[in-house]
Amino acid sequence: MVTIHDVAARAGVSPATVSRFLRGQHVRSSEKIQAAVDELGYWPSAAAQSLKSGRTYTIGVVVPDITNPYFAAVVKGMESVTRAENYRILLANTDESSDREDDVLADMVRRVDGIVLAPATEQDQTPLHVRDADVPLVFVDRDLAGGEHFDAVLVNNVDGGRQAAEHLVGLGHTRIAAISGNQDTTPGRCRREGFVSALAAAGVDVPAEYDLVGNFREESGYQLALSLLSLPEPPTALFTANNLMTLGALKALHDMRVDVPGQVSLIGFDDLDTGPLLRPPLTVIDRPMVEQGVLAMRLLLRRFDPQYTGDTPRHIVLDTKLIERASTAPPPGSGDRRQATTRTRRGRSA
Amino acid sequence: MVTIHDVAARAGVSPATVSRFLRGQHVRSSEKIQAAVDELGYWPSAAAQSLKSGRTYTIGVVVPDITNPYFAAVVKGMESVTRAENYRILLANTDESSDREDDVLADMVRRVDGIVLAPATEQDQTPLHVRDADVPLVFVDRDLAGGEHFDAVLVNNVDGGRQAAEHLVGLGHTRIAAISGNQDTTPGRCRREGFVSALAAAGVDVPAEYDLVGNFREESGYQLALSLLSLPEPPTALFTANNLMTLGALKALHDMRVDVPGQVSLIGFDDLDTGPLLRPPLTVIDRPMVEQGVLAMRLLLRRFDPQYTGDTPRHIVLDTKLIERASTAPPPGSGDRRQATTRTRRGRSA
DNA sequence: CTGAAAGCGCTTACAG
DNA sequence: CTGAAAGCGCTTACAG
Repeated sequence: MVTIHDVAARAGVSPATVSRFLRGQHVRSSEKIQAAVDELGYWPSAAAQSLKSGRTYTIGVVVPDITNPYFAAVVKGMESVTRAENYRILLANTDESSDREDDVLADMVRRVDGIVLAPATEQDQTPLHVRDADVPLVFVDRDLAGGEHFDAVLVNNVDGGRQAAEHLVGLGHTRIAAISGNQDTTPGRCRREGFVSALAAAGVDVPAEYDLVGNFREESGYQLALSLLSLPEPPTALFTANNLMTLGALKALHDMRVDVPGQVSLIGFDDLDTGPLLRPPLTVIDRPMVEQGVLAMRLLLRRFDPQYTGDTPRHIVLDTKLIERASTAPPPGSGDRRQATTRTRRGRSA
Repeated sequence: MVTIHDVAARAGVSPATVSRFLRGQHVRSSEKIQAAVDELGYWPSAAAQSLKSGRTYTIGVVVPDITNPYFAAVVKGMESVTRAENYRILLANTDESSDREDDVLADMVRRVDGIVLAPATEQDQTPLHVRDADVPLVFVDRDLAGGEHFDAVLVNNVDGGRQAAEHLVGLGHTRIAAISGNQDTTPGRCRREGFVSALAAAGVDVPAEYDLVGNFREESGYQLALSLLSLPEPPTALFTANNLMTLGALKALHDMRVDVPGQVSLIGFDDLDTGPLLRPPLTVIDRPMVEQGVLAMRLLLRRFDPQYTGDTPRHIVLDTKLIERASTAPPPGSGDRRQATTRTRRGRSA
C-alpha cells in the first residue's frame, strides 16, 4: 500500500505538502507531486482521512425493500445527488423490520455523515437516538411519531386516498373495499384514513369486512383480495395502498377469473413502469419517485453546510395525481351501456 | 464523541482491555466494561478500526442500473449475505457508463474490502487494475475480456438465446427479428450470438434489417420495435434481449395496435414480476436473480478466508429456462386454426 | 509556501 | 489476564 509518505519521498517534499496539494492548495512543487502520485498510483486512505477529519463523505440510505420499484427509483434519485456532490451511499434493506432497522442505524451512526431513512414503523424511537449521535437524519416516504424535529420528504397520502375514493364514488360505486398497508407506517395509516373518510363524506360506508389491512407486500395483496372475492357480497371496487399489493390483488382477480373492471374496479397507489401494459391498464394514484429521492438527499446535504445546520426542520409534502387508465369503470348493472357491453364480450372471448 | 478511553476510564481499566473485551476476548472486568459501554452509549469508530486493521467490512457493489428489477433483485440477494456475515454494502450506479465505472472503482478501492461488479462493457480494463490494489473482485451478470482471472457468476446467455430461437422456430416462424443489447457487454453479445446461430442452424436467416442492437433500456426497445414495424415486410416474431427492452417493444406493439401474438410473437429475456399480468402474459427466458447475487457475494467473501484466498478463479454459470406464456404463437396464416380464430376475435373486439 | 509534530481512535505485539 | 507504547495514514495548527 502506497502512502502519502511514499509520494512525499519521491517528490522530495514533506507529507504535509503532498496533503495540501491533494486538497487543492497551491504548492510550489505541484508537478513533481502529481508525477509521483501518478507513478506510484497513490490513492489516499479513506479510513485515515475520516479519522482525521471526522467526515466520511458517505450517506447511509435505509429502505424497507430495494426490490420495490418505488424505493429503487428513490435510491436512484438520491444516487444522482450524492454522485454530483462527491458522496457515496451505504445501502441497507430492512425488510420492513424494526429490529433490523435498529441494528442498521446503530451500525451506520459511526460510518456515515448522515442518514436518509424510510422507517419501518412510526413507533420506532431508535431514529431519534441518531440525533443524539449528531448524525443528521432525513425521512423519506415515511415519517415518525416525534419526527417533527427532522427534515422529511413526504407525499400527501391523505389526499391521495381521497382522490382514489372520489374517483370510485364518481363512477357510481357503493360497495368499495380497501387493502391498506401496515397501520404503523405513515403511508399505511394516511392512505387508509384519506380513503375511508372521503368515502364517509360521500355517504359511502366501508363495513369492517371491506376494510382490510395488509403489509405492503404482493402476497398480502393477493391473499386479501382472495378473501374479498369469497365474501357473500363482494365489493365492486377495490383500492390497494401500494404498487406491490396492487399487483397481488390483480393476480388474485385474474386467478379467480374476475373481469376487471367489468365486475370489479381496481385502483392502486403508486404507478408502475408496466402500468399501461397490464391487463387491464391500471388506474393509479401516482406520485413523484426519483424526485423524492433527490429532494431528500438535498435536504440532508444542506445540513452539512454550516449556514443551514441550525435551520428549523423542513417537511416537503408532494402532491399525488390520479392517472385514469382502464382498470376502473362504473359498477356492473349500473346502466352504463358501453361498459356492460364490453363486459359481455370479454366474457365470451375468454 | 465518546471514545474507548472514556469507557476505559469509567470502567477503571486500560483502553487495551476494553478493546479486548469488545473483540470477544475473556477479561476479568467484563461487567464493569459492559456497564460503562451502556451508560456512555459507546460505539467504536469505524474509521479508527479500519485504519488499524486494514479491514472495512464493507463491500462495493457496482451495477449499471438499480431501477432495473433484475439488478434490484441481485442486490437484494447480495444484501442478505452481507447482513448475515456482518458486512455492509457501498452501492454505486454506473448508468451503463464506463467512465462513471472507472471513477467509482477508483474511489472504492480504498474504501472497501472487495467489489462485486456488473461491468458496463467487456472492453473496460479498469477493473483489472482493481486487482493490482489487492482488492478481490467478482463479476456478476457480465464478464470482461481478460476476466478469466476473477471469480464470476454468470448465466448461460448463449443457451438462453438458443432456447428463444428454437421456441420461435418450433412455432413455425421464419421472419424473426432480434433487438439485442449493447454488443460490448457479455449478455448483449452472447444472447444475440446464441439466438442468431441457433436460427442459422435451423435454416432461418436473419437479414440485417431484422438484426437490431439496442442498449438494454426501455426506450431503445420501443424505438427499435417501431422501426421493425415500419419495414415493408415486418417480422412475425421478435426476441428482445432484456426485460426493459421487452417492455419498450411491447409498448410499441400496443401503440401501433399490433396484435400480440396474433400478428407478432414476442419473447423476452428475463422475467418480470408483472410478466403474467401483462397484455399478453409474456413468454420469456428466465434465470435466477436473487440467487446470482447470493452466489456472487459468497464467492467474494470466500476470498477473505485465508484458506481460499489463493484458489483458482471460479466461474459459476447458471442455466436459463423458457417460460411459455401467451405472447408467442404460430405466425399469422400458418394454418393453425385455434390461433387464427383467436386473432380474428381479438381484432373485432378491440 | 513549507516542514516537524501532534493527534484523530483504535488494535496488538511486547512485557509483565 | 493486563497495561504501556507504538503505529495505522492522514490533516492541520504552529512556527518559520
